[in-house]
Amino acid sequence: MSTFIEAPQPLDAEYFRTRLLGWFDQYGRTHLPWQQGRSPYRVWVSEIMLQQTQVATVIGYFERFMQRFPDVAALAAAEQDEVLHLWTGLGYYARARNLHRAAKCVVHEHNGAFPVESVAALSALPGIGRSTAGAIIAQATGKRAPILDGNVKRVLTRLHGVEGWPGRPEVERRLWQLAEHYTPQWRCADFTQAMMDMGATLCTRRRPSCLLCPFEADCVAHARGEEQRFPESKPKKEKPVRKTMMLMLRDENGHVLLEQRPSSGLWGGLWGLPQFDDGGALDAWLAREMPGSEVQGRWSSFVHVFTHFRLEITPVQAHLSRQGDQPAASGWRWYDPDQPDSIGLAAPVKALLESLSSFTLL
DNA sequence: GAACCGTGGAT
DNA sequence: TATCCAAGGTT
Repeated sequence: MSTFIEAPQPLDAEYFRTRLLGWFDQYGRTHLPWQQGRSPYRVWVSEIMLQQTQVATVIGYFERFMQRFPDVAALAAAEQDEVLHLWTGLGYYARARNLHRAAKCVVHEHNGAFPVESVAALSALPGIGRSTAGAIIAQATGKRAPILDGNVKRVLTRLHGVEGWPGRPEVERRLWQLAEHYTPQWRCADFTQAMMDMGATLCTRRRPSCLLCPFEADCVAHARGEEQRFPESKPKKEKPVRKTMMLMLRDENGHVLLEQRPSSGLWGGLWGLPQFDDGGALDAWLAREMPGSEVQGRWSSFVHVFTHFRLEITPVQAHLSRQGDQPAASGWRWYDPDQPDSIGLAAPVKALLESLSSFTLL
């Protein structure tokens, strides 16, 4: 079935820009770390970190990242493992892997210069889509480029009363159309920043500050008293439950065996506890790879909720009397719980290892 | 299209 | 406490 989508009537573009920039000059954010010493590199890294991630969370990661990788050459020359280590806790680790790949591409295919001439050229780099490309161009060069992130979607859907979940292609198409309509030739960096600032500080998801909004008199949602209805939320779906065991294999020093995870998929490229989906596989693996190991017991299971599924994790504790340094193969490491930040660990794994340490002290 | 990919904050 | 969701992109 097809749902009728109300065609929004745009405001006069010049009117909109003037009022928005007037608001920005008084209330806009100008002291964010990536707004200082602006460069395509700094803007790029910030935009990737900010994907689906709040500003307050990003700031610390951004500072540490810039300290370690001041320019694209430094990033391109790094090992992926170190890039992922700096990304630990931010989530969506494909962003870090793509960032690293893109840095190498800029250095080796673009002679070290970011292809900021066009959205198409930027979008060809891994991890950069249409909106992020627009944001980088606008913020780093000031040239005209529309963006359509969550903030802009919220502002535009409310202002025009755009019905339907913005993830639907026809709705998204309409929103891009509106973004194109309003985006100016001049002061484009300020304009795009102003749209995001409006969405982040005034036109918030809940309890928007309509009385302070320069478009209070123009907003369709506000006129109807239906601000909270826009944008429409994504249709809900049941989350499947996956069950797994995580092996905590310790040697005589209390060190824990870690395995480097596959380079794609959940926590791709990070270090984690060896996972087994059934007990038979666990027993067979221990007998084959870790002769002399002894299973000591299971901890109580806990559930970790992800965006698309629930993961029921059963920690299994085992002990190994080590002879030599096995396993010596790459992709395996012994982790010292007394050096917790020496390696990139996913949050639930890190929490598990921390609880292991406190358990031992008792 | 729809599934996949994380974490922490807000309510 | 459980749920929603935030400066999205890739497969």
